[in-house]
Amino acid sequence: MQQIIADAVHAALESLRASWPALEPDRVAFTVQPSSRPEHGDLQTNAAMIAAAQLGARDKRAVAADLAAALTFAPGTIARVEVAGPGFLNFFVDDRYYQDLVARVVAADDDWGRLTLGTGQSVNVEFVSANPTGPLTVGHGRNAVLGDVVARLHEWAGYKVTREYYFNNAGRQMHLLGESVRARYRELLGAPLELPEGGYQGGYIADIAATLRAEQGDELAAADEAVFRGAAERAIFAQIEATCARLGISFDRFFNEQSLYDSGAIQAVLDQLRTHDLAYEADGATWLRGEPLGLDKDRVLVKSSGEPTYRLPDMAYHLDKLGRGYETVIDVFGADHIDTCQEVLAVVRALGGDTERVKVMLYQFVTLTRDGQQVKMSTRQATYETLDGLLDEVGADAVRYFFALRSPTSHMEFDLALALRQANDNPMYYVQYGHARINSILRREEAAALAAEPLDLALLTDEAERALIVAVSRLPEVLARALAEHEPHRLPTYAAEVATAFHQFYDRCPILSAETRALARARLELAQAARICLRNVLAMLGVSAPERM
RNA sequence: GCGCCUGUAGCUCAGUGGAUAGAGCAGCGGCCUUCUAAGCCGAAUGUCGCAGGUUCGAAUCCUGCCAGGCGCGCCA
Repeated sequence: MQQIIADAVHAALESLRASWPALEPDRVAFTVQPSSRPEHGDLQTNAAMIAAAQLGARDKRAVAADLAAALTFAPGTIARVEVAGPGFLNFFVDDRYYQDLVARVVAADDDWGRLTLGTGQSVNVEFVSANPTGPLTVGHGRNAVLGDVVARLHEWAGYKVTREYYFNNAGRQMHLLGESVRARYRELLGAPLELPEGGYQGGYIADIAATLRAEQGDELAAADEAVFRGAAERAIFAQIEATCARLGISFDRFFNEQSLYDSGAIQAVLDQLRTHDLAYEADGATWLRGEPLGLDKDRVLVKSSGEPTYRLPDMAYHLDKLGRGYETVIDVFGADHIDTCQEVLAVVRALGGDTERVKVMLYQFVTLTRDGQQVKMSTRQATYETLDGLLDEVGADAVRYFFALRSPTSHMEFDLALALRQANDNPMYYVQYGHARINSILRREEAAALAAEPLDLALLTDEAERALIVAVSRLPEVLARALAEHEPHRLPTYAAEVATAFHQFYDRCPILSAETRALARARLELAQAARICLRNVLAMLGVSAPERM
């Protein structure tokens, strides 16, 4: 409906060009929004006020009246248009449009909400991408959920989606990991504990060492760090994948940074940077020239040890992804990557990469609290909270719903003590309960009998019935906006809106025991549409839609 | 010091330059002989961090300031 009105307004503006020469219809950036109050109709637009400003017209209401007169709608869509307030146009949608929509939703079923705007296009979503140095933390949880929900939203919009995980199993941190495990292993053999400087202290290190001891006995007493590193990597990656699986997440591709060295891609980037005079040698290292790229300072690309910093592979990786032909490449990054991400994209752009296709989804950190006290998260000290632990406490549905619930830019708080009590507090239950309530009606024998009777949706005239249909009708536009803005939280917010409309309808409009059989039949169909809508929203979020609670 | 993010009801947070700023939770008052009360209805709750500016109109845009988070490494 939003689109129908927007198209009509565009057409009306075009038709008014003759009488208003100063008007540039394409530059009238108007919005069509749901009205905030019932007396303002179903939807409203500010188009006349924007146009009036462009025309320099003093009387905005007069412009609005002219625009309203120029609007044309197909029969059975808009019942009437009113000029109101400072120059709004309020649209009152024809009841028939909404009544018919119930049938459309039921017919669409699993496909209600699906869009076609991504048909024929592919998108790559890179997320989680934690190096295998330890179990996933609560912080990774937000990344995982945001990435997977964005991937799901793209699938619902018709895109072909690749879920990708980028990791590095080489370098200093992995070396430290190997040494940490070796130290624990030797401790098990009776040697004094000699953890390396800055080594990993989490309990999982000792667990890996204990497993090695159990499997191989004392044979590794003199083994090289690399042996322990390899074992640790395998164990930790298996755990990371298992944790993701618990969240309903799997990846299509694991991209190893090492492959960029093997293929020569990293050397190629370095060569090109030198060719463009964007790299120079100093102090035994290779530096990136910041100024021509709009960066505040120069950065090291290759350390004096000859080893590249993380930047170079990151640049090669983005060029690789862009070269694979995706229409859109999405990165899900925590707030700590903001600056480096700018550097990488600046270089990619300078080397001819089309960074317009790269969308960076930045999210702020999660503050963990327990019993009112803030919990600090660090992988190297053993003070983090694992995502597995959180899943044990509240379950996958709650983890997904909670992380998807807040805007990525919010510095959200996750209180573990609250999460434990969350059976009563979590807004997810409100939505799931709505779904379960509908199913309990549809399960009844009377419902099956009723469903066979003739359907007359024109009987749906109650305020609560109409409000529920309006809510259900909005799914496609909510999805479109969540996609455009990369804001998954719009879906839980919307789900609550639909659930509220349903609960109000349920309370006010008896279904099976309606005044007449015909009305009962019509309401049953509406309940069916509401069920489909809630189930599909929950599917977009990857949260279960229980039939009983 | 510089960059990015945030500041909205007691708490956690929505809010596309638009009309009287919303939800959940907590608290207060009602509603179960009737399809699931994990629900509904009602009342109450606000210096939209502060101060300027732009605009017909600002929680929203601009500037400055205050507070918190993150970053500014030859770590990733």
